[in-house]
Amino acid sequence: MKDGPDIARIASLIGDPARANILSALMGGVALTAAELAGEAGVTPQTASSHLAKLEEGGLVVPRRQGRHKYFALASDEVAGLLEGLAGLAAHRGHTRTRRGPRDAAMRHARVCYNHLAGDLAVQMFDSLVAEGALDLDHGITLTPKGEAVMAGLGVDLATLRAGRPALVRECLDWSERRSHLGGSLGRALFGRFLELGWVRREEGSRVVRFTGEGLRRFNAAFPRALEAA
Amino acid sequence: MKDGPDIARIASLIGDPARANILSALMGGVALTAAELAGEAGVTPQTASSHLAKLEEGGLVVPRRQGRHKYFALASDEVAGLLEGLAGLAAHRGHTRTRRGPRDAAMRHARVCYNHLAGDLAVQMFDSLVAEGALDLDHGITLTPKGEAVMAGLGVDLATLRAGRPALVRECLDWSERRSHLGGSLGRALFGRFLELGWVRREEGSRVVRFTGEGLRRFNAAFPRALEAA
DNA sequence: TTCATACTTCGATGAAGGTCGAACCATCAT
DNA sequence: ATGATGGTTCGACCTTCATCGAAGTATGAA
Repeated sequence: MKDGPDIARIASLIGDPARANILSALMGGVALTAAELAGEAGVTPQTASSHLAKLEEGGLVVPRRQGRHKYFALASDEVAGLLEGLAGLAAHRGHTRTRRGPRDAAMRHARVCYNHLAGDLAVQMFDSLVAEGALDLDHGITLTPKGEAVMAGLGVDLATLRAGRPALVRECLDWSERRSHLGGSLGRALFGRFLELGWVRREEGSRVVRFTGEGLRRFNAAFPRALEAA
Repeated sequence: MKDGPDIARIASLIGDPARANILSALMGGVALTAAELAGEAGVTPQTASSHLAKLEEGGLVVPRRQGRHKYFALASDEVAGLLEGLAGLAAHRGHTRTRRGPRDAAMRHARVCYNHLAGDLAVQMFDSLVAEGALDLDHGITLTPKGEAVMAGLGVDLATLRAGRPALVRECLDWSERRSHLGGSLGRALFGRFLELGWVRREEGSRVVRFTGEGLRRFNAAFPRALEAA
């Protein structure tokens, strides 16, 4: 009865409300200090410290010391993807427990998934890249030469990206759209570029991403929404 | 701090060892009775009953009465996918906690993921279908006319499949290969066909799928392993 | 050094929940 | 009907673990 890997261990890690809040906060993509996370989770610093130690031990978050601060971030894209999946199931059979306010609609439209863009617009971008042949899905998922040109046009420096170890491109599943969007280091770089270009602004203390009017126009021009297959 | 859906709720459902064992057993794809699941989980029928009620309430499993028996199955492909994701993370940073025996190798090669084929060979099949144009990944994932011909050739009855509501094709992520393979009702139908054709046999009380010699030969002929992109 | 801040460790408290024995309901067989 | 089997409900026990107060360590500032 104890076949595969120990899924109960990590599931129980996420199963505590305080830890779930911590992880949700880290889904914002920015590294946060232990004290900040304590605030997010609504517990005292001692308790948060204990939780963070467990999350670290479990491989869900990674610490980074800086001076007398200790910053935490999600350990990997896979952790982020798993949390998205959980959110999807919870939302799906939510019994309308989570009343969907305006914040919720904004989240579905565009939000940050750990370090890249997610939501309706992210799916649009992914589909557009595939449709114009920038991404190749035949064996795994790879960036085509044409895709490299597209990225260069947007000002994404691929050379330094390739130096990093994490996979350049990776697909990530949306809980709202239930469709793939672009993750990996390329996804992160693109989102960073959107910020630099002023296309988007992050909403403080939330995962919501707001497009400026001009930014949305340029985004739609760069990644036109493809026609749905009949 | 309480933005999205309540992920802690379902995570804690999976977080209990007994419930995790139950869910793992159901990953085999066959519906099991409450008593059988109690055995799998290593608890008495009373406790299993309590656990199953919680899992049902949480939307992770669905019951089906038959006479005085009550059969349980996973609620959806998404639940199966989530469990696979958890297994992936647990295996990934397993600290070699799970010593990988011969059983493990077989699981990586071919296993059943709720109701369809997963593992190395499943990824091979998925890639092959994409490469020969049977599946189209441009907008979402769809079966092309060519793909319909392929399925007909294998003896899969698409007409009755389309009548059912669940999505015909769906991609599912492997924890061992970390690649997409074919899920959805088509994935289930294909796996059922493999059983009918005698290509594969299920190993009792486990998720392992064993190919017969002849079955593997035919499988490789039908879904040739594509050349990896350079 | 002396103080302040960020984080951790220790210990005690308390609540949540998994577990099983026993009794209770429902279905099928005889 | 009578019994047997599968499942559930109830109640009591008991382990587990989150939580916070208080004290301890480490880093930075003055």
